[in-house]
Amino acid sequence: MAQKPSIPKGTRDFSPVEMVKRNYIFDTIKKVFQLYGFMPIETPSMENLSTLMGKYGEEGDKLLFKVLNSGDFLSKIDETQLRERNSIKLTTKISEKGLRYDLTVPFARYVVQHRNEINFPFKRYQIQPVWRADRPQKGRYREFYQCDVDVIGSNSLLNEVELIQIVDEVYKRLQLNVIIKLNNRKILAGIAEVIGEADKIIDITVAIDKLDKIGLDNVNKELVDKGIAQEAIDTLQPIILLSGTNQDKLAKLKELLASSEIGRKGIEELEIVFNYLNHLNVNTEVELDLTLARGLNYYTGAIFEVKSKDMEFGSITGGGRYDDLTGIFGLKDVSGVGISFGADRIYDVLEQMNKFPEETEATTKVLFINFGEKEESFCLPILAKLRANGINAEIFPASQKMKKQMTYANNKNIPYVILVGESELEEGMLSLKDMETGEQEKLSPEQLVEKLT
RNA sequence: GUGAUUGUAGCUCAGUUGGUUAGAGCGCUGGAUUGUGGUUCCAGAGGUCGCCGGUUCGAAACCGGUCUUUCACCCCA
Repeated sequence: MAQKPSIPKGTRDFSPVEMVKRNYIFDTIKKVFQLYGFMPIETPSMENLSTLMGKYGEEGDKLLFKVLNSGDFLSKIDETQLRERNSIKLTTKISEKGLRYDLTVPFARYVVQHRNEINFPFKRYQIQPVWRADRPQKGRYREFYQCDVDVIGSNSLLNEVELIQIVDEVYKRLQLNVIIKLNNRKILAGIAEVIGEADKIIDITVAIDKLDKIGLDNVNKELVDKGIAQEAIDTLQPIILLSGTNQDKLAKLKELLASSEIGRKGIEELEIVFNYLNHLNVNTEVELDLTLARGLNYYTGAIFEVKSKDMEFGSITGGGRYDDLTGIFGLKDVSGVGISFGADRIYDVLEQMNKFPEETEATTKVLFINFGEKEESFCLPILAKLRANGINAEIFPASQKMKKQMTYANNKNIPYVILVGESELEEGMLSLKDMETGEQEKLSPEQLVEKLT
């Protein structure tokens, strides 16, 4: 007996209706990327675990899907290790490949491996699925697509600015209201330095990142739990509660972080970015948000996050600058900056906001009803002609009941059908039926092509 | 990884304190209508009640385990 078919937890099938919408997202994002001179690459679904491990923090390592080695891998393990039953230690012996967790680390690997062929600064985009062994929940899947754009091999802050322009343009085209949150890791480092807890920067940023979610009291509680000195927490308060315009915040930060060199550098970088933006026509609001931290610990400069203004949802786009990702793979002093559009979350937002365009160019425009062999051979050349003129057209593959064929057209939302039976065949004409109005007209093959083109 | 939650026809869901043959709507198939779909009417097909085990004379229902769904935490797109 056949088993009940199923797919792994957190994965999904995409049917034609969904794919048409997904492709709309991918296509508009891709077009904007190309507009700014980015070129596509792809990398394998699997990477060696050695390139993946340790790049996403401790948590990230746990969320990596690992692929079992081929062959009789257990026979090579010695008894004592097997008896230990330590999964983590055993993993390195029985698995050396893993599914990619994001597109940035594989990209860094790619850059190092292909450094001699690459024309720097390298602007690439990459749209591929990634996998995380997380528990699925709202807006969170185990397999999802990222749309990455990165510039690598350039320190210029103009790149940060271009990425903001790209975000602005993509969401303008998708007709979504978003806010871009901007921060800088150097400022966060400066803050940690100024309050005397430089080594606890990760704990501090992770905690203040939750400010708008759990509130100030809980953030402070978490800071205490992480072993941050009360004195340090006190000096932190005015900094995380900074408000006002971006200029106001920067001005105050300048005073507060005056003693920190790295902090001053971060402020300077942000100022340059904001200066550029003031001269450009960017409609999306860009807000300096000091509580924006982002978990990925390879970021060293700017950090971005984009949120929908219309609904409460996680971030739908995020990214930042990483000064030394390629260093781990042996290529020093190559800085990069990039962002990633979360296609699946964008889909969920568009769906809920009802912002998908009605018309799609993907569906069939006209269907030939199949009446039999004679009619078929009359229709086939005309069908070919329509296709040659760029009209999406198809013929029902068998002369089944008319009701069946009409229902097929109806369910597929095909706007026109063509009927050629005995009487049309005699006249050398075709009946074109408008499925919306039900109206029908007789046309010559030439008239038909002209009408539908 | 922690804590909840869900699973009955292709889909959305009913199903009483444990009691005979598990239902509805939509969809599907056929017919009313042999060259006209989307509306209407008539008829029909379709179920190991997620899976495994237990309690019971008897389980879709109760208990245990497991998988799956959804949600919160952690973390993140």
